[in-house]
Amino acid sequence: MPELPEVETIRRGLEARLVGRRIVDVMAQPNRLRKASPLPWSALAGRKVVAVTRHAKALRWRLDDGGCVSAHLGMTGKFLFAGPGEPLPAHTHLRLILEDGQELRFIDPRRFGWFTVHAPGDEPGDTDHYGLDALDPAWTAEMLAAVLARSKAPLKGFLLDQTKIAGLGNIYVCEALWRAGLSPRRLACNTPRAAVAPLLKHIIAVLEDSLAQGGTSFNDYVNSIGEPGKFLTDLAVFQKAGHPCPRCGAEIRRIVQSGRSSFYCGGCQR
DNA sequence: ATGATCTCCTGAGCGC
DNA sequence: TGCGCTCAGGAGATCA
Repeated sequence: MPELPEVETIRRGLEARLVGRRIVDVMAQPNRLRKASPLPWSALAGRKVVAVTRHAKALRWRLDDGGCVSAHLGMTGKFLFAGPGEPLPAHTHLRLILEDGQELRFIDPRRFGWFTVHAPGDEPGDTDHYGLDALDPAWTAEMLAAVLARSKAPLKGFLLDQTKIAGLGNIYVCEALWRAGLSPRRLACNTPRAAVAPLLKHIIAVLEDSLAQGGTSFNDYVNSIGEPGKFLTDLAVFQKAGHPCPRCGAEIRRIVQSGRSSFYCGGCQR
């Protein structure tokens, strides 16, 4: 389940290995992903990717003709570089053949991801509703306090809401709330003002810690050259129900909030 | 307008 | 062994 650190790791891999190289051929299955692409994937043939940017969990490729690609990995999406003749994994939707015969594959078993190709001037609006990226240096405690004050949702749902703060998923929301000592059940508007700056600090720290280790590999996440992330051993509460809290020793609990698992310590998260 | 719930989809894990 | 059930979740649609 790629979240911000995993997507940023992939962005860096694409920046290093895709940018500046021409796509000479496109081999695609019929698009069975969630979104239709305005231009067919085959329109990428002959194009060169000149930059790869990220907003929250969404990637944007800039093309040499002024067009772009918008990509989201959903739950199980992967970009993987492969050499010529390497076996094709199941659920490979798209293969972009590069000038040297290497190829970049888009693989997504659950098909929650998207990959759309846009003509010059057709800017995708698919992330327009997102809030500021969680790692955007423009964030201040004052801004976060203001957004929190307007929401009656539990902190868990608030932090998962991409329109409020963009890029967090279930793992990092659980971990950031644990670090901040805040219960996922507390209402956003009831967050003590003095707790807001530490919360923001912990959100940024948990993302940067994970990023430094190449992300978290919980199920099947790997970066664009097939390596897993190493943050897993640093998780304090996520999927640790029944284990003792590393801070206070109380038992980690699992509850369900709006259909999603929340893991937290009932002892030290208030 | 806001928050909660449902839906999409497949693979993994489990019980019988 | 193998079937069928449940669960996981990002984000958009829909409901209250």
